[in-house]
Amino acid sequence: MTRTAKRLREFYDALLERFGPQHWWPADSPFEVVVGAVLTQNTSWKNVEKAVARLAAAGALSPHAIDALPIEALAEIIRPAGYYNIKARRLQGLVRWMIADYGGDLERMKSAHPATLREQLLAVKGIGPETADAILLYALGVPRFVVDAYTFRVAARHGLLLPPADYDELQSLFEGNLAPDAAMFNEFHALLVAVGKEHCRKQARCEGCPLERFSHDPQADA
DNA sequence: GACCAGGCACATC
DNA sequence: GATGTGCATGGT
Repeated sequence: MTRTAKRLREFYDALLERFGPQHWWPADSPFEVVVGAVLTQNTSWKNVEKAVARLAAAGALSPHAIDALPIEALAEIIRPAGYYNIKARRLQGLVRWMIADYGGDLERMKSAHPATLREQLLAVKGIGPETADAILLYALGVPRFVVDAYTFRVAARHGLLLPPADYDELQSLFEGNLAPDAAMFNEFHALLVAVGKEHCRKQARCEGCPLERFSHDPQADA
């Protein structure tokens, strides 16, 4: 086991002990996860929940229902999630791809080759690396490690990487040093967000942070 | 009233 | 290739 792999394991164990299981994406259906992945772009999950509830109330929590909605109506429904005009277009673009290539069937998507699926997702307007990986991991159970702003911040703050690092670099750091376990990737990412929110805030020092004792100078690994 | 939140595309240099 | 900006609601 490499030194990085060992440190990642220490991080994970420390975070799990401190915060417990996070139960992320407690959605009623995988499609709800897909919708949430788009709606949560740069947006708090609370607002996303409101928007998803409004979609459900409108009977629009399916690919074909979203496809059929006029774009203005869709935007109005998802309004609480913010950026509603652009997200309405992104959401409809995504479901139209799902329908065109997979009949709008997530089970069929699951049987596709993950790397192909990721490329196809990235080709949809409004689906970037994080949203694509969130869909792959949380909706389809593919072991892709989701990287977000918190992941960057926590990783930099605690010496996992030498900034600047890009998305693929940080993702490789996790995927290359952890067993490809979707449930664990899911939990680990949620735990990184938890510690990011509570301790590793933008300006503040990580006071009482459970990762403090594992922090070190990344130069030492170089 | 500023700042932040589970990003991404596009313009400009 | 790097850097800046628009997109928008709702909670602190």
